[in-house]
Amino acid sequence: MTKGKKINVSTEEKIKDAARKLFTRRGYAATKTRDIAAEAGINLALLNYYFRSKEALFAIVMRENMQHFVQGLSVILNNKNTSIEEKITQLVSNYIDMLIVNQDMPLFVLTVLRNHPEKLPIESKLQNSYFLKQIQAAVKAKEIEAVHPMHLMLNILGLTIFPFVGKPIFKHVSGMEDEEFLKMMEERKQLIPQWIVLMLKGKRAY
Amino acid sequence: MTKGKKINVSTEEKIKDAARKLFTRRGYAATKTRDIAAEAGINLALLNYYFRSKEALFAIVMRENMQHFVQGLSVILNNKNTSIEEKITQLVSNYIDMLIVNQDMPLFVLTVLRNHPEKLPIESKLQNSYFLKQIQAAVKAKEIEAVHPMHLMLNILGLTIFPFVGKPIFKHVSGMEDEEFLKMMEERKQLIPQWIVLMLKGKRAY
DNA sequence: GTCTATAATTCGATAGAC
DNA sequence: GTCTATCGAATTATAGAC
Repeated sequence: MTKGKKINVSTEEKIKDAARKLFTRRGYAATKTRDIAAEAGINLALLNYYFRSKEALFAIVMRENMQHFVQGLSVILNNKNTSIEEKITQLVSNYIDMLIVNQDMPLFVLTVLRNHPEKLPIESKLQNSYFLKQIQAAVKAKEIEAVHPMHLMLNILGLTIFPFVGKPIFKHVSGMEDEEFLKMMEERKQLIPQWIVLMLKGKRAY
Repeated sequence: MTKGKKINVSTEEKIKDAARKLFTRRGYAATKTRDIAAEAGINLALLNYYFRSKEALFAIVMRENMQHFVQGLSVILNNKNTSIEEKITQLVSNYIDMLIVNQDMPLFVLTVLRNHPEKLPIESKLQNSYFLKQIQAAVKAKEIEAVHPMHLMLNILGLTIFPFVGKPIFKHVSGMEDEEFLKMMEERKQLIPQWIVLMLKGKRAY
């Protein structure tokens, strides 16, 4: 059993892999069950034999993608043994690693959530997170600028996620190749936490 | 002729408005010509009478959205009479104003560009922009940190655009209402340029 | 210009043979 | 389990009356 190519993948798995790839890249309506079958190298009837319907198959792919999207978020933000800066570093690093592997995922997730925000599988709201308490305490102690925590989250996620959803634009206007893009994303694992800290220190930076 | 509601809009315009709204919100495949006709308050046959096909109508909407997306970019970035900071401030302010009015547009544009990057109507690449020359000069003069200009563009656009594509998430995890969201976006017109300047000043901030 | 009716095609799903 | 063949609904587009 070699590590590389999967050998002897079950038909069910082949269909799910094909569905994940196409649904994630093109969305629900633009993906035809015939395309999924062709991509999986099987017949259309078999898709319904295993998954009953297009909708059921989509639900599986969606749940997986949503899970990926929020995975770790809650754990990292509620860890009582890490500082604000450590949380930010972990968050950014984890996300970038995951986004490199699942480049089409964020646009899929954002598109689904636009019309169905309730699909976001988030239990503990940001409101109750330990991270928020740490921020509020640091503001009170005047260690950081008083910024709306939502600005902070928007900044962390924006700096981290946007390059992946905007990648086609940047390849187009910069002529960048995939290799260089990856190198930049690796750099951002270090840079984004530094930038965020600068923002938090705020005016004292001058 | 009052300023507010359009009175006596031509049928052609009514169809185009309906198409813009639905295509931008749901994408090409998920939008049915019947829905557009219903939204426009006309019959399905009329849609084809005016626009020949769904694809032709979509092409018009897409071109408009793309135009909005890049509008001003080139003009602002190549203005020889404004500083780096002024360019950033203008860029952010213009974009946020536009995004507030066209909240569904960025996700539409990003989705289209993922599969068709060549649809981006950009003439002068970032490579040749006066903005880039200003950055390079400032780096040489040690006025700012040596950062890859692409990081800078990713940061400006990420901080500006991401809140709008991630809005459903943030409404969901924060319980925020539209009014407060708008207030925060107005704040960001001022905050983002400040943050970007802090990033550019870099380590000297400590 | 606008409508009703319908043709032509695509698509999701199932029946039934092997 | 897997396939071929096909049904039925949905969807784009057009013909033709007014």
